[in-house]
Amino acid sequence: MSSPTKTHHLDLAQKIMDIALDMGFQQGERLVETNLAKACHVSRTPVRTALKLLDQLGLAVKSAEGGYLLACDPASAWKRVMAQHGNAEQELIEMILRDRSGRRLAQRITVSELMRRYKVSRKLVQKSLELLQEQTLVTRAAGQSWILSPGLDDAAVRQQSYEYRILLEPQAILSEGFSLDVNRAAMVRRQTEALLAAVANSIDLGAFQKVDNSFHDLIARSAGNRFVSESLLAHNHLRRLPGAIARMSDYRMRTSLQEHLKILAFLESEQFEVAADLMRFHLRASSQWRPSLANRGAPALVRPFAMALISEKTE
Amino acid sequence: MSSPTKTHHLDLAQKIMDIALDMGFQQGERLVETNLAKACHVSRTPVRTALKLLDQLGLAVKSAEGGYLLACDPASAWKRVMAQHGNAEQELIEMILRDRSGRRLAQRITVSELMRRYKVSRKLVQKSLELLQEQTLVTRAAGQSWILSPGLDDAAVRQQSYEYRILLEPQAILSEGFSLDVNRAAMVRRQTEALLAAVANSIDLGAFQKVDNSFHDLIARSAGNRFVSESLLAHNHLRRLPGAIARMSDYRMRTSLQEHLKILAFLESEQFEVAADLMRFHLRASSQWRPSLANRGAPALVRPFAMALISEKTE
DNA sequence: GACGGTACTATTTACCAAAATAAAACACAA
DNA sequence: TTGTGTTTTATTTTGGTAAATAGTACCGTC
Repeated sequence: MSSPTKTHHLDLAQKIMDIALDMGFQQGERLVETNLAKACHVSRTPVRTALKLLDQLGLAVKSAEGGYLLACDPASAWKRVMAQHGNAEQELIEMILRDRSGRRLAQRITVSELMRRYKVSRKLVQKSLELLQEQTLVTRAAGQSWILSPGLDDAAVRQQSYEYRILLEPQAILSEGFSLDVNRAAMVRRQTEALLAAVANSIDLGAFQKVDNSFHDLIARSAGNRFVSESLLAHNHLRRLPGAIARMSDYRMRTSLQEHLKILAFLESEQFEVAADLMRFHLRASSQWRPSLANRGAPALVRPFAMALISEKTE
Repeated sequence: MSSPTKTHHLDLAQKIMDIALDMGFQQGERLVETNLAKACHVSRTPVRTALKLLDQLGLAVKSAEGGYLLACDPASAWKRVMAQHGNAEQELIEMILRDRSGRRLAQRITVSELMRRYKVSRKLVQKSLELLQEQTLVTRAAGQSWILSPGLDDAAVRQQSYEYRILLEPQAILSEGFSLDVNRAAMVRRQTEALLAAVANSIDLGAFQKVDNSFHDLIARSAGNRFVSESLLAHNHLRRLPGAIARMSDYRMRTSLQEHLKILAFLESEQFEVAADLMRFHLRASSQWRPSLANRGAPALVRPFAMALISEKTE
């Protein structure tokens, strides 16, 4: 429907829906141009076109008194839209990262190489590389080459990642000025509980990755120290990529999610030291879990402790 | 002399001189195109033009048998050149950052605003912003605005910076796989000693900042954990900016440099735990030093300990 | 005064040819 | 074989214009 050049507006539309979600808008609520413009730090003009776009997509309707009203449940609606209008850059990025983690791409790549490989325009490749650059997943080297930074797709690197997080995450909780965003926390709790409840038998790794990530994101955002917070957020970003999380037994995923809930509970009751300790334990346990050990139980020192901690609340 | 479009080649020339320095080339040594190309991950063509440029600058001469020879001491020569050919982007970046830390620029800026303010071309502004973006000092926001990320120019933020470093730097030393680059360490030691020795009375803050930075860079690079290393390097980058370091008494600067030397010594003799402890102490002491206290002595708990630690070696 | 509608200006992006730069291939000498 | 000189081809950057997008001001209504 929308011409391919209007990709830009989609971003803003996305942002508007995010805001609607954050503010807990209901269907039929008024989408006030001025406020949205202020919230997105843009002028009214782009907000206006984004609203028009949302109208076309059926997510907003023109009100009789002028302006637009929200025409859908903001939580669910956006996914459908993105499925249709999945943007090309994101797709290319995913292909690149997947091919890299599968070692089908070298670390050093060039624009033309990518153009040929994926049969896409130079412009698209450039845009995608710029996006990757913003996330520091790629850096420009001399000459015509770009360098893909190593991901978390190797066991040794993943181990380093855990060690790094063990250093920072518990400290984030203990940092002066730590403050939990209660709304976000509630949302994470809901997601986690939903995942635990919904599937009786086995949890999808992708779904687990998403929920796990939003939990650790919550912790990072809540940290009182700006630099701790930024580092953790950046690192967490890496863990969102394909291949960043190792195959895991269903049992470990469940245990892990239960640990998240437990930590959240401690945080909400402001027992920060306990929460930090449990976080340290949680990360250590996750780092020591090996797929090969899945049928032999967790390492001796870890399992019983984990059981004790978790069962206290969940049984 | 060189046309303004050739800025690019200067970078490569710089890199070549760096390599010459790293490899310990002497005056008159042959600069082999093929090797330089390989070392810089670039084809021979740009190496060739860079060599031509070095020739024009008098840093290399054409050999009778073809090719170029190094015509100067690589360590000293480059500085003079950069003084003359200081590149425009770097200058603009410095102006921007200076004006930001002096609150003469808002956090949210636009390209055109910068063009007008500094009377420079759009292209130059864009290039500079791209560079700043690489260093994550600026991020692109919606609409036409860019956001300057907050620097270390505020006392509270600086305090957070210290806390962050106290978390990571000692651990970097203790991380498995920590390995000190001895050449680099020797260079840092030389610089430090030179600074301590050269100026009898007062140390220039800029010079101190540089040496301090290369010390902490050394530590970061040596860390065994990739993520610790990267985080610290990125953070250190911030500390290189104007205004990142607080005004400091000459006494504290000297003490600080002596602590660096002490830590280096422990590292070289592989006493990592001691080195890590001293590092923690060093950072804590630096963080607690306040200009306002300069004439009243350091906080009670810190000063005597510092004296004891340092005097052991230097007296 | 808050909000939406409209018109107008400012700024950025897309596009395409020309110029600059980089890569690769080949020839030749030591 | 190693390294330079030279040529050819590939790729990226630049410059200028039209199109798209964003910002601002003003107006009318509730």
